[in-house]
Parts: sequence; structure tokens; C-alpha cells
Amino acid sequence: MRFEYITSPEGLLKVKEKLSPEAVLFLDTETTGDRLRLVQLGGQGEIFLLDLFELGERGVLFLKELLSQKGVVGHNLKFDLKYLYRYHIEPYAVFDTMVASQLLAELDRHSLQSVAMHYLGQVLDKSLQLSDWGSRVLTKAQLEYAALDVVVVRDLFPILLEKLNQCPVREEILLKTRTSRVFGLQNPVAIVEMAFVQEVAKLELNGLPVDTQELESVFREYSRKVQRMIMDFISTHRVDPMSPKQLGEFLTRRLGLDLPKTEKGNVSTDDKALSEHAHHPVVRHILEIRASKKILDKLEEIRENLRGNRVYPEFKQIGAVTGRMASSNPNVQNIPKDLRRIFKAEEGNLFVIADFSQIELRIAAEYVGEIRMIRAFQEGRDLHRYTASILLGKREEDITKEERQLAKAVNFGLIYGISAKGLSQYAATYGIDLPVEEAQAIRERFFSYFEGFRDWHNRVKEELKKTGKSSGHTLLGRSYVAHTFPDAVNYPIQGTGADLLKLAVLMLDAELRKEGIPAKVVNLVHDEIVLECPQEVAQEVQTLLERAMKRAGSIILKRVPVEVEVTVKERWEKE
DNA sequence: GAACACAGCG
DNA sequence: ACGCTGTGTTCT
Repeated sequence: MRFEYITSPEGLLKVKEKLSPEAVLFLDTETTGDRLRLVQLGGQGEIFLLDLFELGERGVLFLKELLSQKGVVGHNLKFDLKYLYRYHIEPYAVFDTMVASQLLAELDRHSLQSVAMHYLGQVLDKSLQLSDWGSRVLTKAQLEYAALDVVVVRDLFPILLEKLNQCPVREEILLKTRTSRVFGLQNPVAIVEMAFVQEVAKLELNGLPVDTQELESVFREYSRKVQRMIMDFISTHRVDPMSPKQLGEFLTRRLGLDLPKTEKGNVSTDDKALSEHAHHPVVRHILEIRASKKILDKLEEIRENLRGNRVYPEFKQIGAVTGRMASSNPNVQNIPKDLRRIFKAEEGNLFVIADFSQIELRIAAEYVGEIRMIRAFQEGRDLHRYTASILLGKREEDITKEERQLAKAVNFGLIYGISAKGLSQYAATYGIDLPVEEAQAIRERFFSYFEGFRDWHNRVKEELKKTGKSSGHTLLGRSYVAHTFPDAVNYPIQGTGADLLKLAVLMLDAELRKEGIPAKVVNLVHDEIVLECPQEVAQEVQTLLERAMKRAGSIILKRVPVEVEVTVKERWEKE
């Protein structure tokens, strides 16, 4: 392995000469935790280690210029990009070997160590990863370690690229982008996910603004409230209301309530079990404590993660097997609806908030080719009302609110392969009494009308019975393997939803750049996009966002139209 | 430290 | 039912 340690402007000249002809560079960085120390770069030849402590501003300007026209390959590039973006260094395109490995799904872990072992049979020593990268003089061992990671990534790249390109793709979806051209990548899902790495890096840097005054006042209110309620409960009943075990014992033995059992044989005290006894004053007390406690927990989670008046959540790009993202520290994808108002755009800014309407149902209709449902969407029908009229044999205009609600449960439930028993229970949570026999009748009626779903479910069941698994692809070509029926009917739908959201964000970013509009993506919640921008451009951003989401929709769904709801607000809330 | 129960979101 | 994360309790 040949490498050269670069600390002077003369050294940069050499780097320029050697790397200029390369279209693709392999990159890694070493940081002190808050500052960028080393940027390791290589093409097909030797590796250059650029010491930014020594090179200073000249090093930054050099990298900015060089990388702005290169495809950059690295492992877990989100990490490196977050540092580079701080210096306004932005590669032309990126290819992440970690994301590649995740998409190929041959492994459970995707550290560079695991990936190198699996695809190269190479043992990688990471013991110097957390060594002191801040000291004035770096050791020979540190420099060798730094250069080696780049070599490993370079060796991995052609193997992973080849494997991704061998995955089957939907012919009609051909994405021609920077990513596909620079790296010769043809797999649409990989093209989207690689470009999306840059979006996740920016999302994490942007953070989400909080109305800290409001947060504090709501926090104080709930702290006092919860503390008082729990103290009250313990002193009157001598039982900790936060302990499901004590609570189950107490409610059955002392109050004589009849509660169902959990899987492990404990007394169930969850919301569903307790709501059967909501008339009981003690049960009501418990439910009130729980409701307030959960809000308090969420407020604490936000408070602990505040930096200034923003939180900076982490996002896992592929957080679920379906391709959905996941968020943590704080998790901003499960903020209770009525608490979202504590997120407030900075002074002079506004949020532009958009979500895809009934997206999973639209995807399911397209995915299985269910012609009647596709037609209903094309005609712009209210799908839940439409289904209700089919199931109950009534005219659409005669459908009551409750009946529409039931149909919503059926439509939603079918995606999960609901059983009659499940439907009956599900209806109960909507306050609808639906005996299992009636649920069975409704289920049969649904499947005899929407034959596409019946056939699809039958095919999946058959495949599971024969092979023990069901594998396939989302509409963008993301592959999945399921081993149970509910997973098998869920993964392609949820996964296509993930495809769609990611593609929409990429298309939006392209538009915003072209127009030079300063809008930031500050949150992504499965079917929802939240932007923050100066109030002067909010109207324009609203238009661009809606257009981008619909265009993404029309690329992935060819027959079912995609509809989007967009609002402009000071706070994160619905109208 | 792992497993479970619970509850929030989509 | 499907997919997540966070908190707290209880078990090993």
C-alpha cells in the first residue's frame, strides 16, 4: 500500500495532478470528535492523507474544488459528509459501501469490519479508530491505519457495484442521475439510496427547531401533574401504578376485575384491557396517569436532547427491513400529535408540511393490480366511503360516519392480511361492535369484490406453504424476504412507501437547488415531509414540494394517482 | 444485560 | 396484525 502524508501547498499540487483524471475517488476521514483532522483520498493509485490541521483553509478550498466534480466512495458516508458539509465541501455524487451492503442484505451487521470480512475475506483491525487524532504529530501506525480503510473501500466498491447491478429491476423505471452516470450504477433502489445518504446527512445537520419557552411551560405543568397523581395513587392503594405486575395483581385480586392474560401469562393491563373497565374510577385514574406520563416522558426526551433551541435527531437511513427510516435522540417520528405544536420555525421562518394521502392503500391497489380499486382512485372517489357502499350494499351518499369508519378499518386491515377475529377486535377500537361472524361476512364480501386482493393473498399463502418464504420486490425494486403471511403482504407495501418518500425528497432537493431556494428538510415521518424556510419563499416552496412529491408518485405508481396535502404553518401541526 | 410491557407515531 | 424507539420494571 502506497500512501503519502500531505501537509503543505506543494503536496496539494501533487495530489491535484494525480487525482484530477479520476472520476471516482475513495474517501475516509478521521476526526477529533468535533473537528476534521484527516481526509484520506485515493483513486486507482496511491492514497493521499490530507492533514487539515496543517493545511488549514487552503486544504478546505482544495477539497471543495476537487470533490465538487468527483464521485466519492466511502463507508458510512453520512458520518464524513456531516463534517465536510460544515466546510461547504460537497461531492458531486456519493456511493456508500455500508448502504450497498445493507441493500444486498447478505449480513446482519454492516460495519466496515464485517463487510470487509464477508466480501473480501479480509481481517480489519479497527483498534486505532478511537486513538488520539488531535495530537500535533500523528504516528506512522495512525497514518497506515487511515490509509488502509480507503484501500479496503476501494477493493469493496467493484464487488458491491457488480452485485447491485445484477439485481433484477423494473424495466420502465430507468433513473438517469449523477449517481448512475458517475458510478455506472443501474439498480434504481441503489441509485436512490446512494443519493439519499446526502439528504440524511443534511437532515441531521439541520435539526428541528423547538419553542423552548413553550416546552418548559408544558414540561413544568406535566411534571407537577404526574408527580401528584402517582403520589396520590400510591398513598391510597399502596401500589405503584407504573408497575404492570403490581397493577395486574391489584386490579384482579383486590378489585376483582376480569382482565385478559398477556402472552407470557401475566395479567394484561394495557390500554385495550383497561378500557373495558373505563367506568371504574380507579381504572380511570390509572389511564389518566398513563396518558400524562407518556407526554412527560416525551417532553423529557426532547429536553435532554436540546442544543440551543433545536434538537438534532439521529436518523437511520435504513431503519426497518422495509427500507423505512428510524429516528432517535430524540425520536421525532413518534411525537404525540398534540405535542407537535412545541416545534416552531425560527423567527422569520415557516414550516412547509406535506403528506401523501392514503398512500399505502394506493400502493396496495397498484401493487396487486386491483382494477376496481385503481379505477376508484382514478375517479377521485373517497375510497373509504366507496368500500363501505360495496360492503354494506348501500349508496355512497347514505353511508354514515360510523360505517365509513368501519370501511376504513377494513381497508387498512387488508394490508396486514387481517383475519375475521382481528377485524372484529379492530372494529372495537373504533368503538364499533362487530361480532366475529359479521366480520367474517364483511371480509368475504370485500374479497369477492376486490378480487385482486383475494388472488394476491392466495398466491402468497401458496408460496409460503410450498417454500416457507415469500420473496419479492417493491415497486422501485427493493428486495425483501418474508417468512409469515402478515410480513409477506406488508413488506412490499410499506417498502414501496419508503421508496416513494426518499425519491420525493431527492426530487425536491434537485428543484430547490435549481431555483436557489433556501429551504431545509427538518423531519421525515414515513409519509410526511417537513421543511423550514424563510417566510418570503414559503409559498414557492409549497408549490415545489407538492410538485416533487407528485412527480415521485408518478414515477413509482403508473396507474394510481398520488395525492398530496401541503400546508404552511408556524408550528408543526395540522390545520 | 436481556426480556417484557406499555405507548407514541406511520 | 405490520414497521419502529424510549421508558420503566422485572428476571436471570
